Amino acid sequence: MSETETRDFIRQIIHDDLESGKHAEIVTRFPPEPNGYLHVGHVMSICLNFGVAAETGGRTYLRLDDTNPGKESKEYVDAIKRDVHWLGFDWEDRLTHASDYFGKLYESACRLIEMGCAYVDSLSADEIREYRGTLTEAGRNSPYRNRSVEENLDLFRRMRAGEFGDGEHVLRARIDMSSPNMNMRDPALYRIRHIPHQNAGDEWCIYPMYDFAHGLSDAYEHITHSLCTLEFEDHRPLYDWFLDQLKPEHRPRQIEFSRLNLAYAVTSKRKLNTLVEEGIVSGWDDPRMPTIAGMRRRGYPVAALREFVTRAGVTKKDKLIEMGMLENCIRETLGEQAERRMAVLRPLKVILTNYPENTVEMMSAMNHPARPELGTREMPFSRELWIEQDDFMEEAPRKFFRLRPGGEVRLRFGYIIRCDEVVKNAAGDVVELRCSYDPDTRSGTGSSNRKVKGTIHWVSCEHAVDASVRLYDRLFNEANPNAVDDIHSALNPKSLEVVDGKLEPALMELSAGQAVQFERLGYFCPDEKDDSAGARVINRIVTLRDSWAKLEKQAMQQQNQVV
RNA sequence: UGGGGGAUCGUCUAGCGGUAGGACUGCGGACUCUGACUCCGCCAACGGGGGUUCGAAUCCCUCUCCCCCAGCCA
Repeated sequence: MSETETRDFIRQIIHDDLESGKHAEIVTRFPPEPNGYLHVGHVMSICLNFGVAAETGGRTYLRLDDTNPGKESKEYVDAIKRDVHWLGFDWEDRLTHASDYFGKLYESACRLIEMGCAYVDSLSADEIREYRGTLTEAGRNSPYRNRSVEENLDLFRRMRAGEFGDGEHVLRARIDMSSPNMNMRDPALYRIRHIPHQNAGDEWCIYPMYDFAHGLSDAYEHITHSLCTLEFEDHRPLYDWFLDQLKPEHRPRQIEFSRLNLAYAVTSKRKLNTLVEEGIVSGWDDPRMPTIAGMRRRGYPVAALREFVTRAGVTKKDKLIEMGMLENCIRETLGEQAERRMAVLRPLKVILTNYPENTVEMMSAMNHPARPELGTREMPFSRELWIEQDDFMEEAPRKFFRLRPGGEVRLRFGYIIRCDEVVKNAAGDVVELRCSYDPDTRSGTGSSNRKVKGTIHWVSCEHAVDASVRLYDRLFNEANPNAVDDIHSALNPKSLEVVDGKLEPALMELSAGQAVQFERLGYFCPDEKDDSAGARVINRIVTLRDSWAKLEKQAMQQQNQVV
């Protein structure tokens, strides 16, 4: 009964179109405008467009929708190509630009004029806005609406020839100024822009609008299903209008689905831009950014991202997905893939008073608890060690089973130790622990069966590798920062914390982007830009789930309620 | 107030006239040389009101709420 496979509504449509013979092959396109970096929302669109085609043996175009020069650049084009590739998709020879079709588009516009379906308007932008009317009032016809075909053709040719300045004229479709759909009130088709184009260079000084270029580009590429987000829903009548008038050989169908919004993250291009321009983040690829470049640098695995958008699903309902969903996908893939290592982020020194000086033992540590085939590594153990400050509490609650004065704890892959003495500085801070180890409890030896409740991680002081470790948290405190006018008020001031950590020597070998689990802490990888052999710079990808932290938090809240 | 869409556990999502299911989260427990992982269990939803029907999340009517549209942006 549960065997019936379930498809989202778009895959259902595509399945039906294939089954009915309406299409023999599915052709889709991913059409970003190269005016910014791709973000988590685009991951959804990329996976959908490339996914449905791949699943049905079809093809997908990567089309740069570059109809508005001045906002677009080569930098963004390159970033888009890099990001789509990184996600694991291949457009082969199907990299196109809307600008590749400027010639055909121009001819189509002329045909529209000849058919009496388009005219050159000489109203100013402000006047056009006034004439358009409002949501509840019909618009008025422009005084230029009834120019003759000859005059329109002449004017349009002269627009193209560069005889007019920016804004002097615009080519408009002649549809219906009283349409309840604002998009049908004689939308602009072409505007004059005397600026060079990132792909077409100086060839043009008039540029087509999205609505005119998009559907026709789809037709030229024989796109069968043109998938876009919900806000284009009421552009569909216009999309279809152009196809109805110009009757291209292939007729694409536009289908809309809802955007993917991630809680506590912005995907508005304008807001992303603000973050970059004001230096709130270090760039488009700052590891806190929800851009694909940022997530890649942060260390999010591709498989996790793809799984995430699959779980999010394809529907028409507005979504605001919890971070936890993404984090779960990341932990799931990394938990299986990432080798384990040890690192101390906030070091506290431990001296084993009964351990011989100038002695080093090599402890064998498993690289993955569930995958013995990944082998082991040797960890040097000596008299002076770093442990995590959090793993010691002078006055510990009953449930705390790490180290406390007089208490015992196991050092992972090492010995059981007892805390004998707490050393403090003048300010009263704990600066050192003097402990004794139990020689009979060495990990893996026959006599090591004695159990203690807690196990903590450690690094030998003498052998430790210094590292600057970047701990990231959400960029915003507001669940939906997209909806906030001033993002500054929504920023999380603690989105980045940098600590000086101590790494086990094996971490010397880590290569850029290679993710490992620091046991009991989380998943980490070297920063692809700032890390170097001489100075380790490590990003925290995501923490481990931490039920102790949760308990602590609850206890804290209860305490606050009592007080 | 015009037009276009959308409402199912806290969050995603399945359902297509026949027992409202899954994932994430949350809660409880088992296990543990990672308070991780894994395993077990639990909480939790059809926006409201009418109808049709033996039977409605599903069909009809109605109300409510949410999102999008007044760029020479995409």
